[in-house]
Amino acid sequence: MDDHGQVKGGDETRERVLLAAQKLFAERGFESVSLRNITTEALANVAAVNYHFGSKDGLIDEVIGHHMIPVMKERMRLLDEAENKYRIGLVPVEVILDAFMRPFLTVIQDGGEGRDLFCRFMGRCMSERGDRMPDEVMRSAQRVMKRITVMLSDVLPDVESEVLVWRLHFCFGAMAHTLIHEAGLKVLSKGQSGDPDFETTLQRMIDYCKGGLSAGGSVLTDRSGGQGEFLF
Amino acid sequence: MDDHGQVKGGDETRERVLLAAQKLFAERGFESVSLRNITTEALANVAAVNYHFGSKDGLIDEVIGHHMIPVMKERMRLLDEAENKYRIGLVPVEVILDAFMRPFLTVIQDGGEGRDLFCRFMGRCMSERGDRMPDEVMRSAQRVMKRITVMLSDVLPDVESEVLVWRLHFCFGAMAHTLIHEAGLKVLSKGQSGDPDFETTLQRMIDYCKGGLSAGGSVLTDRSGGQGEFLF
DNA sequence: GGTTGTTTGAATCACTTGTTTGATGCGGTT
DNA sequence: AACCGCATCAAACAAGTGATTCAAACAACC
Repeated sequence: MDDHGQVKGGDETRERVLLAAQKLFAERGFESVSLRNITTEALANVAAVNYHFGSKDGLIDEVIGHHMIPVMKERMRLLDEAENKYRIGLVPVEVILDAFMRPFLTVIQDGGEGRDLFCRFMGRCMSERGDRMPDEVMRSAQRVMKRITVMLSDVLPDVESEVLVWRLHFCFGAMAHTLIHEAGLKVLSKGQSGDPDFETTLQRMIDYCKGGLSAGGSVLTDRSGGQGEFLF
Repeated sequence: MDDHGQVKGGDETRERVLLAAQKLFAERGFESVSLRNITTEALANVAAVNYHFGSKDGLIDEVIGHHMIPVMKERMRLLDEAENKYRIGLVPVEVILDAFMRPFLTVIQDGGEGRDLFCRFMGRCMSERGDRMPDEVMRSAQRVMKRITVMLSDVLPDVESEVLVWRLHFCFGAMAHTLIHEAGLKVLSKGQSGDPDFETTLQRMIDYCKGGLSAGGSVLTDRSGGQGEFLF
């Protein structure tokens, strides 16, 4: 599963286009990147996109699925791991959040720039493509979210379920925004000794989201269901 | 100030274009809306945009400034009010957050759909135009952010300053994401008795952000300055 | 009246968008 | 050899992009 050593020599072009698309989408968003931008970056012909992916939307779906599905699987795996470890009691909030966010760092094996682009791409997916994702991604995202919502409402019984859904939504916003603009932020908060690395940022985000999720809020309006229905 | 009864009869077109642009930008983002989309919606000619605003970017700047500057002023006013009220002690976190977020609801006098669009537009500004805003907006935003950062670090002395900057950034993300997708969210969390109104959502966001800002985090790496340098 | 400066409108500019075409080269099979 | 399926390419497609032109309409002033 290492993406080299094709059988029929041919479609390495496909991979180059996929990679270039991911990079440009991450940097400038889905709408702002043209097929010519992509194929130029990939040293390929414009027609290659429509040949391999049918359309620009087909390409977008492919790129999203290619990166999103492993993330969802890894989330599920980490949630399994957590529930195994804490079989006796409840899984702590920070562990659930970690299972949700860490895959951004671990699914991509490349460190440095590759991971940077990957994170920004994930942020773009969440904020620009939260709806209209490919079906398979939609389904697995649905499963993950349902599970996380249940686990969270177990450890946070004092938080009303509708409030919890909103707070989870706030977490998404914080995440998406950070993933997209982290590179820019790191430049701004230039400590002399070094920028915070991914692990530090992840930890800060988990701390923040944990605090927000379990805040001693007071707003109780009407109660209703609706858990695990939004996905990104 | 009611948008009718112009002096020189002429530039009501300008206002119509401005309004249509705001609406479409709010709904679909800055990049995805063309001048023709706007002028069609505004029942105006394409040339009107370049005549009144010089270019598409000029129009975008105008729309942003037109809505953003009053928000900044109102934020400043509310911060003044808060510092007057709490002259003896420190201004509580939730009051600072309220001063930051409430202008989204109060600056626009129209309730209902107008406010809805206004909020989404603000979200777009934060997430798609955080950089490259018009100069005047940039400056007043800088002042607001510097002030809020100082006030927050006063009430939250236990939170290291660099951590605080990151947490404030997380708050922005949560806000921006919510402003853009609130309409969609309200549909999802459909309680039988009624959707949460703006005031409820605002309160939930403040609760969440307060919890996140004042979380008992533990990550302390290197310390450095950099407060009040990012703006949206 | 005539002249001014401002605002509209249809037409057009050069350019980019996503998509399609038809020709070309290639390796593998019969 | 001829044939096939597949991948690539330059070229063109129609539609849409932001921007510009120039004539007409307009109000206001001398």
